[in-house]
Amino acid sequence: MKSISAFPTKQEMRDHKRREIVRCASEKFGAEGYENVPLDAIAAELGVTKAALYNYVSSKNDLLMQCYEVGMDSLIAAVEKAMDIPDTAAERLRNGLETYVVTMTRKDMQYLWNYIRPLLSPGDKRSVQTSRDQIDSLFRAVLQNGIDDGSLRSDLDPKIASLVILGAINWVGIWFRPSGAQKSQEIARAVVRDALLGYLA
Amino acid sequence: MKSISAFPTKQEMRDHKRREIVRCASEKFGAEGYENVPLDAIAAELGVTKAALYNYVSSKNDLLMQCYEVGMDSLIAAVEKAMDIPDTAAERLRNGLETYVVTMTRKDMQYLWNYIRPLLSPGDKRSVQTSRDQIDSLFRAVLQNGIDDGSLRSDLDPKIASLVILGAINWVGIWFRPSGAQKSQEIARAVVRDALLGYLA
DNA sequence: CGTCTTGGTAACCGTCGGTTACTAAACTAT
DNA sequence: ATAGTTTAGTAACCGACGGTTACCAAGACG
Repeated sequence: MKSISAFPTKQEMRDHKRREIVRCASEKFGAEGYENVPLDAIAAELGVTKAALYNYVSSKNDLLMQCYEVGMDSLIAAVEKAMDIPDTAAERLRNGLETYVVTMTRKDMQYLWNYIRPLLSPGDKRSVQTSRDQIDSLFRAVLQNGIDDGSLRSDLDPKIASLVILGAINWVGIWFRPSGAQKSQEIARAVVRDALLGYLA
Repeated sequence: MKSISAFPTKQEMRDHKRREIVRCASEKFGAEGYENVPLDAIAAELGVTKAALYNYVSSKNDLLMQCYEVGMDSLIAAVEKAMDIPDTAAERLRNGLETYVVTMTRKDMQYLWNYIRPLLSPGDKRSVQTSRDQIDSLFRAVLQNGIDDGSLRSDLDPKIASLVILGAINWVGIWFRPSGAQKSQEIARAVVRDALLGYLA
């Protein structure tokens, strides 16, 4: 067993604190919105002063980016796992998309797509775009598999198709409110079914 | 001819000034982003002080909302006009959706979906939701027409279908950059074609 | 034991949304 | 005409918040 908790090194402490800041910020941003969470609030919750945060993040925007990256990484991991099943590409795609929707409708993920894009400084766009491209190419690859194995229409344009499909399911993440009558799993199934309707062979 | 310009009444002057503020703000928000446009900048461009603006809008957020409403009204009008053609419901829907995409990819409309949703205070949600519902029910009605006149599949769920279709085409407005190689008209056609693919009879 | 690094605090600054006290012009009633 | 009132605007200010700076206390280390 790694002796992290027993004898944490300096570096491990630093990393742990940084992650703790990101986790706390993530929670508060998701619950109250980026604009409405002063750094003082995050600092207070962690029992330090605002200035202390600047030892770990370079700006409030940077903190938001770190939240984004953590969220996206877990999203990508979840989708990859969901698509790692032995079945047709169409089925793997369906499974990945449903997981995508369910994950994105989780409360702690809601703010990602909603809050981040508008607040990007030009420099940040690259890293955000990277995560997005990762997701995009993930799905696009499976689309291509589907064309190859015959489970999807052979005449579809993977570029347009991924745009349309991702649009449809991202929309759920944007407007879905957990208060609604339907569970996110049911909505995911229904939406993904419709989104794929025109592409199945 | 109405004598508006000749002898503008008090009320007409007020209205005109308010519209002028909204137009100017809309332009600057679209070009530089809501966050990066201080009220002083808008006031300066209009040759008044910031405090003067507060005779016409109740807050910066309120100003944003007014921009939103003006934009949405013109969007709705454009879509309604595009769907007012003698053809099958499916064709009318296709035409309305293409107009929707083309309009939303116009530079002065880009910021609407991008900036507004994240900045909503709970009270604003209602008015935004109203505009959205208007668009939504517009399309949903035509979807129903399509089921009735046989140009769309009879087994589709209008609620889910409108969610999926609107998601797909709103996504274009979010990520489309005019710098790209393709013209928005071509993208609109391709995306709408794919978005409707699974619903045509 | 002096010295240096690290992680933190208190106090401050500049920007910006929003408010207040006041003024000058314009409309209204006698 | 003139006194009272409403309107549209200004200048000056406030408070919140992101970000910075000067300083300090507590180990790490030779």
